[in-house]
Amino acid sequence: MGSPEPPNISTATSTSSESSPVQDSPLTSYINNLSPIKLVKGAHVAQGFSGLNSPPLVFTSPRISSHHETSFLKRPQYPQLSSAELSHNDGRDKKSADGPCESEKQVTQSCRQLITYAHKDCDINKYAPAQPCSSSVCVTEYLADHVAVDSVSSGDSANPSHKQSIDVAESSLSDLTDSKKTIKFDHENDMEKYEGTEVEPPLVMSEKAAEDLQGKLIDYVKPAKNEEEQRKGQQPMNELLTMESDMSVDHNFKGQRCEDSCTQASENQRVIRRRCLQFEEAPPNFVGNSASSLDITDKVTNSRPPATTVELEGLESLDINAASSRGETFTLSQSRTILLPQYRGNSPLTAPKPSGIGLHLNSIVSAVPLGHGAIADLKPAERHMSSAVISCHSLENTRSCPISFVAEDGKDNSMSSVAASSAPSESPNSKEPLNLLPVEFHATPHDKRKFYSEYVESYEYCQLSSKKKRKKTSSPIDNDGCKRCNCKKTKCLKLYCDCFAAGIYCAEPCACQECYNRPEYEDTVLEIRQQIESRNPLAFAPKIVRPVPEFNNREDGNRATPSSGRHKRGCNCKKSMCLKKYCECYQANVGCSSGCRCDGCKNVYGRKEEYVATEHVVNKEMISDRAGERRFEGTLDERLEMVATKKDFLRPELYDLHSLTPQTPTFMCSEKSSRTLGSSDMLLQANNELPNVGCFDWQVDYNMEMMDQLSPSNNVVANMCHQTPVSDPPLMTMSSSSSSKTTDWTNISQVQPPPGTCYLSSSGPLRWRSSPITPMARLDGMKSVQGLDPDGGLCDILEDETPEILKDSATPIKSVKVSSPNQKRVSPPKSHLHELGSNSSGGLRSGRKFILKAVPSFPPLTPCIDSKGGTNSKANNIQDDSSSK
DNA sequence: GAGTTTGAAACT
DNA sequence: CAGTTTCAAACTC
Repeated sequence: MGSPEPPNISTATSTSSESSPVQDSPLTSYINNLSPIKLVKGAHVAQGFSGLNSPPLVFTSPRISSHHETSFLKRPQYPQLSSAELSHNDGRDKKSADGPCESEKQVTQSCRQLITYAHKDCDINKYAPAQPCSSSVCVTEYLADHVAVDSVSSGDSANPSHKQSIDVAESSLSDLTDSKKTIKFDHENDMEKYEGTEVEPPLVMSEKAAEDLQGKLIDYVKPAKNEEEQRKGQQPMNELLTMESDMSVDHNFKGQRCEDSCTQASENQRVIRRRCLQFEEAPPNFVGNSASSLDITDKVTNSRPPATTVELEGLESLDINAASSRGETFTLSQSRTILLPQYRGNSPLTAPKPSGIGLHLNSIVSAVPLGHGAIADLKPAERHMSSAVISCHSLENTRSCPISFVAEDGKDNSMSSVAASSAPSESPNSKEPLNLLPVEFHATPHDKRKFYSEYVESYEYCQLSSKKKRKKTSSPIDNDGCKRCNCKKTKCLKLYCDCFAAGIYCAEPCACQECYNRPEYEDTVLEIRQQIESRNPLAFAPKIVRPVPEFNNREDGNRATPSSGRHKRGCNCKKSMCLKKYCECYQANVGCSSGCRCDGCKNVYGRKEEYVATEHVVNKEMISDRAGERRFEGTLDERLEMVATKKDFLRPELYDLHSLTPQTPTFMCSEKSSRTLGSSDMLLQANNELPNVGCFDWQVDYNMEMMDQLSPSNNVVANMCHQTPVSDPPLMTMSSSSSSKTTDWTNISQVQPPPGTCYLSSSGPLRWRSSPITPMARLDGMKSVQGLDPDGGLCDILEDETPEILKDSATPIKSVKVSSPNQKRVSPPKSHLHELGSNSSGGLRSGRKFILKAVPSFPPLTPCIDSKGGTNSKANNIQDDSSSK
């Protein structure tokens, strides 16, 4: 392996040059430059994220190739933001770091002032190209922005700037002149000064916004405010400067003064980009508006996730800006659902959910729960920490984390509330914790390295002064929850490396040797990553579909819910009996599934046999019924009650969740007890089907996200679903205990969001790939069709998906089908059937009726499947392997 | 801390 | 696709 790497490295360098061109390309420069302006506002909001951004994420994993393009777009932005954040972080955390940063900031600020004022007098033309944006659209945006600014403050301004950047790329100079005029008019009232220059208006806006923001921010966090202000000055200025430089416009004014800042800015951008490796390569092309918009979104999300949510909306729709007030909640929801996917780069369009980090988290995630205890256990503040860590280190990509932060930073608690349960409390805390988090350090140091190698290094390594110390501390998992690697031969460029596999850069804690998994070698990392992905598209996908480690940890530390999570590919343990961390399933706190090839599985979280059996049982339940219900009823009832209490939770979602969750047993139990069964049955069926398929995993993730978005309650529901490990006696005990712990669960559920989101994000690539169609969408459609019953929604969902799959898979297993058409695909059932026979007593009965209904009306769904990737669990596994090979 | 065991990843 | 080798983590002493 080593041999390839060096070449890779060389290639990487070459690639870096290539990538750099992309970055450097006028378009990119424009975009970058433009975005910054808007960022100014965003910066305010975003501060909280600095931590998030800071993480050295390399490649989030936008797994799917299709997304790459989007990812590219995103990247550039992201880097910018990150850079800004970095500067912030540095400034905060360490004065030493501040030295450089502050100097930059000061320079940038001075430059900005120069720009604002000097430009007026001097060359408007300069900016014309630079802020070309000034297309009519831009003007409108500005107007909207002003309004928004007035009402909302900073956030709005940022948006406009983004658009401007975009517009700039697109718009021609001629347009600029016109736009300038229009802009002038808009801003004349306040901006008469700046009339001459296009640039000025935005700058002014930023300033105003900054002021407004400051006023608001003061309420929130003074320090943050300061940082934001600095950012504003820096980023915008930097960008502008870079713009100018690129444009070869008059540097004279700023030039000398700003040159440094400019260079730094460009460097910062690069640095940020590196972080963004996640998304793989920088997008070669930014041509399209959409692309630009995406970029903007990415930038927003990435750099300043917090505020950005609002801004992001704005990006998507100008109107949003005007509606700034509305926003937070709304924005949050959207930002999550929409933005995340986008910036992930997987597929801005397709995947409702980003793949991202979560996937990579696999190792990390798993590690976290075990080592640190489940995130769920953590309290809100802690959650932040954990989530932040995750996000920072590996998951930055994942929107979830950023989102929460956004809420915090953002503006208001409302955001937090909206975002995730975790978010709310976090907002204030998030920043601090983040700073504390080593993760941040990792990220920042990396980024800065290039620019401030000295500073950065000292900074990074200072914290981590002794990599080895941390390295091998007790566990590879850092305090952060991030996993550390100790690679010696692979240079951290193979999947052997947990960091690399997780899509993150190695950090100080890592004890790796000759590590190339660092921002400096971003290109190399990307190349290798691509190579690996070319072999196995899912190589960086989360191994565990749905990480429920939290639950596990929570309860007994032992198994909590085998069903909740599943290892995508399954383990192959021969000697460890899946009772040691050698087993990836066990390590991830998930039970073994039919996909596992383990011998003598005794996985505490769920035995493969049990899993299979449960599947069969579910099927049988559908057919027969009874036994199991009573057992579960108690717990289920309680759970149901809990759910009921949280009516916020949408049933369709629940259903989705159920359907999604591979762990049918849990569903069955809960659902049976509570309600009718139809829906439950439907779900059960879906579940049954799912287990085999890798697809279900995605669905689960998706559901998780849905849950998170919707409300904590959702999480609870999901948890409930996941919790029950039906088959295993211990599981049963778990369930019972869990029922008593309903509150705990709720807490857990709340906690989960962050991690869950991460997961989701991580899984995203897969998800969207297999099933861009989110159950939700389906549900929606179904609902509309069927009507009220969530169950019906489920059925619909099933139908939608299943038709093809069901047909395919279903046919073989008709016998089973009766109970659940879905099973079609599951080969495992065969063996299960036997087991089921024995276990059948436990089978859930309710399912049957519903099933019948569902079945007739609807063809069996194939869980996941969406089309391609989803197909079957087997398919997934095979695909991974085959594809890899 | 060194050495062994283990299973995934990579290779053939 | 199966078998082998390589690798790093997990584990033991």
